[in-house]
Amino acid sequence: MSSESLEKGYEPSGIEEKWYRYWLEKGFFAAQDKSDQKAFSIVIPPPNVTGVLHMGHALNITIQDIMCRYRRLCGDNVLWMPGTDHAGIATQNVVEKNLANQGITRDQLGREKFVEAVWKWREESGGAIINQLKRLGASCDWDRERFTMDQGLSDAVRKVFVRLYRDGLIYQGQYIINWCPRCRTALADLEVDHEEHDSFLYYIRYPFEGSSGGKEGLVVATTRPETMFGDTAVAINPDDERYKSLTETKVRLPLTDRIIPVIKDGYVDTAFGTGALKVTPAHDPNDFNLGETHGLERIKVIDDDGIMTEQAGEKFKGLDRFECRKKAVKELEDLGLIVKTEPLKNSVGHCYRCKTVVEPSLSKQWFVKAGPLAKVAADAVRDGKTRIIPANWAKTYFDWLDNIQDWCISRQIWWGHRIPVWKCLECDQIMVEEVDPDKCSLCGSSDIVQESDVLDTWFSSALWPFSTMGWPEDTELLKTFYPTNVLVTGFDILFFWVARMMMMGTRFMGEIPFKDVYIHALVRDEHGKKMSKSKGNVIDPLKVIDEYGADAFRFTLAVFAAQGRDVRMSQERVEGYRHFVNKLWNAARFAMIHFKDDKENGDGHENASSLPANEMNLKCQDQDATPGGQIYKSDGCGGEADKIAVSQEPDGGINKTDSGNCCCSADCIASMESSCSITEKWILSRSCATAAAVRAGIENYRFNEAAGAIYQFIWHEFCDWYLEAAKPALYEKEGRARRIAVKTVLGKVLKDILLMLHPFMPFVTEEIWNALPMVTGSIMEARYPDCNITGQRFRNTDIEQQMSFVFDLVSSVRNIRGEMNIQPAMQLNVTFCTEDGEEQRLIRENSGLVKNLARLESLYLSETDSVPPSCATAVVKATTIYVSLKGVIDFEKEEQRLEKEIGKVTKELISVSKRLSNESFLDKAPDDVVEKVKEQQQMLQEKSDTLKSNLERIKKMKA
RNA sequence: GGGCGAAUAACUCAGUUGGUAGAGUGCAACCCUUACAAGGUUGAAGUCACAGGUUCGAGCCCUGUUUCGCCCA
Repeated sequence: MSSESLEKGYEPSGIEEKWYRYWLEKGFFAAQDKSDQKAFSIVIPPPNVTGVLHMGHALNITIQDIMCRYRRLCGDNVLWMPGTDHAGIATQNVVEKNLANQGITRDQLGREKFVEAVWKWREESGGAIINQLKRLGASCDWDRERFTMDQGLSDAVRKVFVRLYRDGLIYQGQYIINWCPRCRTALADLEVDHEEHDSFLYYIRYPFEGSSGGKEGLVVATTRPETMFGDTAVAINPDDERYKSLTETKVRLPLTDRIIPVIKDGYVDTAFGTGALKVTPAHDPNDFNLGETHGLERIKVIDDDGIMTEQAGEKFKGLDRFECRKKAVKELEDLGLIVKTEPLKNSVGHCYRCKTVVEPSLSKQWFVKAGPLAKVAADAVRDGKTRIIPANWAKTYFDWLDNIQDWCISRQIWWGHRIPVWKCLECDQIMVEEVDPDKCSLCGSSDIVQESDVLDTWFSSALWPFSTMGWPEDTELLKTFYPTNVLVTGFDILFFWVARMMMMGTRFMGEIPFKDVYIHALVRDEHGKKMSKSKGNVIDPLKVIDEYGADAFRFTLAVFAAQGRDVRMSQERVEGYRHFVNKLWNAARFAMIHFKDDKENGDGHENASSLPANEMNLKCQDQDATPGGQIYKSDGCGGEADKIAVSQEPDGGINKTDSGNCCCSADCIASMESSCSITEKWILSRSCATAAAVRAGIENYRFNEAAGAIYQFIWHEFCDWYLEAAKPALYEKEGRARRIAVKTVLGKVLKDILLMLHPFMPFVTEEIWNALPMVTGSIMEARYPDCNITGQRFRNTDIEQQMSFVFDLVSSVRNIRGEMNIQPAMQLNVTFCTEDGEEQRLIRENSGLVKNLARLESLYLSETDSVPPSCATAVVKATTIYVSLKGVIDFEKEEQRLEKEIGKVTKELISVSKRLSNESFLDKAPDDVVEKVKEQQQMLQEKSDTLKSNLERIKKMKA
């Protein structure tokens, strides 16, 4: 396949792989540790090593890639740091499951062998998601890929643990934590998902100590009767009227022989149940707190597997906790102690990894004292050191940090960073060390053991922005790229990860980890539902890429990534943007036909024309061997230096511009300005405006606006109007100078389009770029169209307004054609009447253009209102358009058309006039607004008058 | 229970200091016009959820209501 003749339809497969490989070979994604260029850095939110690419990743990666590619086009030294996290629980679960298939448990294997098995798994199938990110076109600096279990990152973890411990910010203690009986580990509060469940509220009578049956006692309400064996009190609110006269101080715990006290505490909610609360300090966090203040005993009745302990008594021990609930209720019913049962919706915690119902349980764990760290992290945002975008997420961030609970960081699993704490079995000395000790620091005994727990995965993820750059070493990379410019992530890990990175970054680097946090939307299905395997509404990004191409997919994500809104993804959307890719492709094909025309036409400048043709042939041949290989490396035409490569070319002194295949720089165009028509000036101006809009969109995280701007420009300005307008000149119907000028402008605008679009659609833009004869090298080496200094000189809003008048003339004629059902093949005769000198000039100068685009046989310009017979009419500004329809006019239809138009104008006119007759409007509204409305009124009035007189004329002719 | 957000054309969504509503898709009609039928031209279509308020003027600001979604407890 040669790029010389682009295929009729764009086929992404093959092309994407080709360019991705090429970029990697060329090292275009590599960051410089040290450079004079401006630095720009992002660390990737490390995907879970067990993960597979889903829509959330796709959006996240696409946004980051857009920013990184854009910054490279701006000439920045870009670091996009990739990697994965070791996902302790999830990974251990996966490997355990694999072992289970072979009939092996991890205990049979032993810790060391098991960890080896996990590493082996990670080598074989752990990095799958990394290759999937590459399919998207992610331009990460892959040579720097990191993993949270790497040596360097593990060193960082250990150092941080030891320092926090010595600073008194890490401690070990007996507290209620969330226990997953299936994973057999503690979980942090955040790792518990709460779900509404239909359950029952059981009202159970606890008889008074001295009572002999009957109805005496306190009735407690609970959703968890199985925990009653661990009750060590019943609590009531001292202000509760119902219990004001209560004299009993003890109750008998049913199904046991225990007597427990009645305590009073303002914590008890009088509105819930009966106002009497059973207190189970070992199995409920709030009860635990009550137990602390009242010095209650803690009795654990559910073990680490979710099975009832001996404490539950002979009848119940060994039962599963839910079985026990049923049995206990049955027994209580038999004893007549269940007063009533009512249905209740309550929120039940589940393990976020395996969905098992979490058991709040008393346990000895390691915690991070989060308060002091959280304050600094919150202040960094309050002080504006870090911006959260969109800003409303800052509130959520503050709410969490300001009410933060201590963070349980120990996990009873084997896969992860083992806690660097040792205990001497001789003297009980505790050692917390960066380097493994071999003997007790106190008594010198070598009988020491290391803590068996590992750290929460998020503990290591929290260090990601600096641990990946080499911390604790003081590396060049850190100096150049820390703090990073922006963190891009979904709000679902705002607490898990963002807040914790802020805590650790400020603590250990003394500086925030990122200047901006951009929180993007969640991707949902087309009906707004969260995608999940169980719902079966998951769309696989890889299948989407296979079917529509990565470019179309990425563009779709960008278009729908409006701030603060969820993205609803559906295949049809992607299909729509595949059409857009194809549109661009065909526009480029069209341009290519004209760029290479010289060779085939042999237009009398053999020497001149043979060079670019040869150049292209060489490039194309070469491309088959190594994609985008470069024969000529001329800096002049690379992009940034908008310079003409004239005298540098060894082509016998013949100016490349003469051939028509110059480098299409801004200077080239300036040199042939006299041959440019208003249409060329217009498209150059619009191209400038679009480049600025795309730049602003990307820099302000308004990716949908950037994508929208370029879509609109390419399709509806460049393709719909400019290419159509340029055709006569390109086919040399307006002379040679015109053809060369138009070709040059076409080349310049196409180049700029590719550059603006490249961050969104890297593959197709590179493919087209390499087919262009006027550039060398990769599009990744070029510079973004300069829209602030030299490039901006093409911006001309006067020209834009003039052109919009001309286009309106064309549209009006087309409208008449459409509404009157006149065949496209029929050539029309049109007269434009206007007394406005400027409008006359524009019509005169663009008569060829209008004739061509509106398909006119003849075009007349009349300075006075001379009405041709039998015609349909339209009004644009001060110009009346008469479309002669001698013999074919349908008076009825024309009458209806004019009436409809008059109706529209009248409606507007009424609203405008109403405002102008309102004195307080004239009085209080700003002058420029009033002036604008007045102008509007005048314009509408004139239009209305003209339309009405035309309607009268038609009515007369009809009669 | 606390917090956040959404409600705009048939559908999905834009709408950045308040100036009188836009796009894509879909729909209808016509057209294979020398890049593209994955296309072109034209057209129809909205009480901006509801009720108040501020203002000369509200899709936008304020208050309340309804419906839906999410987060936290």
